[in-house]
Amino acid sequence: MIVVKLPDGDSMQYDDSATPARVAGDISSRLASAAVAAEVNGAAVDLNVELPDGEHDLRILTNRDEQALVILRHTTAHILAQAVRRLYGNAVQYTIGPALTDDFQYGFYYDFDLPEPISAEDLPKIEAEMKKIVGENIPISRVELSIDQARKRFVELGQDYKVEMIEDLARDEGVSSVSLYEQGDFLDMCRGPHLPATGKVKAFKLITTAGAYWRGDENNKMLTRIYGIAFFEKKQLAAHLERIKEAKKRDHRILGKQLGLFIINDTVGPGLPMWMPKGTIIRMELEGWLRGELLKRGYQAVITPHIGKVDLYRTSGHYPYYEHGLFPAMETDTGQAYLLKPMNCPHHIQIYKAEQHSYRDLPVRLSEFGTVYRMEQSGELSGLIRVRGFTQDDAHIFCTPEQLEAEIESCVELTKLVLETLGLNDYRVRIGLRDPDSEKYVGESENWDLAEENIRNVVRKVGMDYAEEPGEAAFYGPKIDFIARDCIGREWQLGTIQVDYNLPERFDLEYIGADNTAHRPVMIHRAPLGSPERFIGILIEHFAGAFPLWLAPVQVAVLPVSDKFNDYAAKVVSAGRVAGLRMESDASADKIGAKIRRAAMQKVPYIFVVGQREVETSTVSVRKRGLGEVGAVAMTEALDKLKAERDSRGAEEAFTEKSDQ
RNA sequence: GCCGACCUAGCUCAACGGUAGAGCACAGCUUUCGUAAAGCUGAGGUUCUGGGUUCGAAUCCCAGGGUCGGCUCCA
Repeated sequence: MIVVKLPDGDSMQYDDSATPARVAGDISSRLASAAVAAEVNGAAVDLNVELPDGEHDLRILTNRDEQALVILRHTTAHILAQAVRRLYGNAVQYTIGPALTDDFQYGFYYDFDLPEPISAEDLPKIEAEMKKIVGENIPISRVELSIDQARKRFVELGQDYKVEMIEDLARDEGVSSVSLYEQGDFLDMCRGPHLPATGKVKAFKLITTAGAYWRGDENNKMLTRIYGIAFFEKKQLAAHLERIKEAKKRDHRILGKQLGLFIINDTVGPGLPMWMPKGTIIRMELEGWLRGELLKRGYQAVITPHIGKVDLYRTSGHYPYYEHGLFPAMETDTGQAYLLKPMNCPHHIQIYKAEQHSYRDLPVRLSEFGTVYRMEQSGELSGLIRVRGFTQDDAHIFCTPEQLEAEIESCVELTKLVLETLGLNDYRVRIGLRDPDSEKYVGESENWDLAEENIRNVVRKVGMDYAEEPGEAAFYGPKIDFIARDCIGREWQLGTIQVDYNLPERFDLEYIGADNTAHRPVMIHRAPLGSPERFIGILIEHFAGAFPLWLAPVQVAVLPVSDKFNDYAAKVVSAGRVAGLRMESDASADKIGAKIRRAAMQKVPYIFVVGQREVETSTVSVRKRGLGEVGAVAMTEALDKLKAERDSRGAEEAFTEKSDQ
């Protein structure tokens, strides 16, 4: 006897046999046709799985369920593999093809080892074959086979990667059987569940091809990955594609060019951004604000050179471990070798070491906007977000072990202040721990345990959501990272707080304690922005180029209606500049509509239109970005209101009412 | 670094084996204008670089550089 309990509390009984599909049909024919899969006792299963005797909680999944979308995409990935197999023959090796749940652009992929290279041009052909498979409405059935039987099937099919996976499953996880899914002429090993037939797939698109190493290991063969997306309805697919198109308009590389913020060119070199006047304003505003916040928190500014002797980095441990990530050493004619600095810490450590420190002096907090250089792999570079020369809003805190947690907490507070002030609320917090199996970390295990404990204590106290990730630590210590997404959903580390017991050891740092003996300080490396370059890259996308008043390169565009009012416009501009506002007038021969359009496209927050009326009344006609025409306001009043908005750094806004004209 | 695509005027793009072109931007002139594009004229090119194939190459082939999407990496 099979008893099925439904989410609404009802239950149904079956004497002979029951599948979720049958249950759905018994409830209503509409549910039966909308059914995608089922959840039995909390686990997703196929619709046509036979329910064993006993009582079961059962929920029919329809296209409204989040899990159902994953199943749909997974099935679409199988259809992709089947299509590729049909088109490119038996020599095609299909490897893995998962659904993606939290990817911004893609919904699934499948990795192939193909007899001939393919590119995006081949995708329409593959899509057409997939549509054929959907049209055939092939039933999808699950079979459970022993390891030996499954292995035999895939050996017969010549699927070496599947055979390897089966052997690994048997060896590493001790499984005795695996589930296979069959749809017509295609067989795959898969946990499932899947849709009951290929005809259920209605709206999908292949998006791009890419290379991907087998099992993510660069020593392995590179496979061909095909990315795609699938939805239950064509409308959702169209909306998704439109959303991606819109998101790409925010791309900081495109906006950076349109708004004249920065350039990266081949003449200076890849990954070496140059800030144009307008971008420099944004950077200086951010840095100036941060300097003020550091002063409030007892930091001291220092300045250090961009290079240092190789031996400095031997002591720190950067060299030779990270030699591949450094620009090559520069030899001088005296036989000394220098490196462009990949980090500021060894220099700051020298400043700490230059003087003797009492426990009474600690914490010592040394800060510097220090530019560092790292030889990132060519394929990694990406606008301002991944570069070879970049600045860190760096500081190193030298403190006693007792002071450590309070200092970490203060760094967390500052980082959160930075993100909140800029409205960057869509970030996650990651605690990067060492990977116990890796050799790349320096220092004693006890120190690592201690540092990891300090970090956990602080995040628990602060009450942040966070995820621990082994293998994400710096080589000298564990860290708290604040991670944001770019316009196409890629994650990037911004602020970072790193606890380090190891470099003080390596550099033999000391302070004199109350007991009049030498003690070892602990170090914190921290950067609330991470790097102004990357941070501004993310900010450009966050604001879609429409910066808040305090950061906007041009805060007000003063637009004379015609040449006759150029003098008055110039007067307004100079009054604004006296008030410390960044104002520019447009004395071109264009009509007012064209001037407004130009200023609007540059995302200037405020436009002052001036003509005969304004000259006569000493006013400006205010137009606000995103709002439109506000109306005539006395010039001095307009400037005062703007100053208040600027000084509030986004907390307050001037001119919130649109004029009724 | 690896896989694939791409690289043409300052920018965005067209021409796809037969005289390199458009729009925007820029310069000059005309217009003096009221809330998202006035008109005319002009200037602007080593078609990424180097080799090759061809009567002829922006276009086809090879090598290098760069960019983009992934993968790997990211102190």
